[in-house]
Amino acid sequence: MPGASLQEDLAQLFKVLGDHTRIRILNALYRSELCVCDLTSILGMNQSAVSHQLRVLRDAKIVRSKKQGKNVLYNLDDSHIFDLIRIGFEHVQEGE
Amino acid sequence: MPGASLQEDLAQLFKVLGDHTRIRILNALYRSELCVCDLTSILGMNQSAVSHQLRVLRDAKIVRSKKQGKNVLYNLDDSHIFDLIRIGFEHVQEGE
DNA sequence: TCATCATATGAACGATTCGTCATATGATAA
DNA sequence: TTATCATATGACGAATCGTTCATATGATGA
Repeated sequence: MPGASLQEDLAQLFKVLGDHTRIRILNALYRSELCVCDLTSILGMNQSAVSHQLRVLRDAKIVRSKKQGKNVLYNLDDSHIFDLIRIGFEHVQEGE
Repeated sequence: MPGASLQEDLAQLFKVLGDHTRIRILNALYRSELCVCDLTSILGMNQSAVSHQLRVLRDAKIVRSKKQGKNVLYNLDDSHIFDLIRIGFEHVQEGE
């Protein structure tokens, strides 16, 4: 039985994954590293809204960021995140 | 690029996974099939609260249920759900 | 230095969500 | 049938969440 705080962490991880805007961000990052301005135009959203969500994703260790000149580049954090997204998609697809 | 509605479905799947009570339920079901009364005592919660969350999990096709006499038995829906829980735990554990 | 571009952050509003209480449904046993 | 046990559901209140607006930070180039 995993400890109670691990279970809380797991719930928190999924909670952060459980938002349409954040899934769209992760889906874009699934393909390639992108900066905030790329994501802003891909999503067609407010820059502020995108930054807010990126902060949530960073805090949850779902994405990593690194500076490059004026820009900040974002990536999925590790292979677990790729796996969660892929398996999640498989599940919702087969439900159709 | 997965369709917009698939992305919405995926966000919804994770959203339902992203709650402490529901993770505790899923964690218990990861080990074995259980009825509502088992879950109620394992979680130490209101029967009503447990039933409400089981309904959310059922609607999201994360668990399956079957009647057995007076009881209703619950299981994780399929192997994807087992995988998501296992990989999620791996991710939060390695973050420690 | 100053102007500009890219990103981050704080406050606030509207919407959603979880647990509780009360009650309903449905099955078994007497 | 009636009593009882197991489960489900509706309504409500407190808390949480996502977006927007306004503004701040921080780096580049002139």
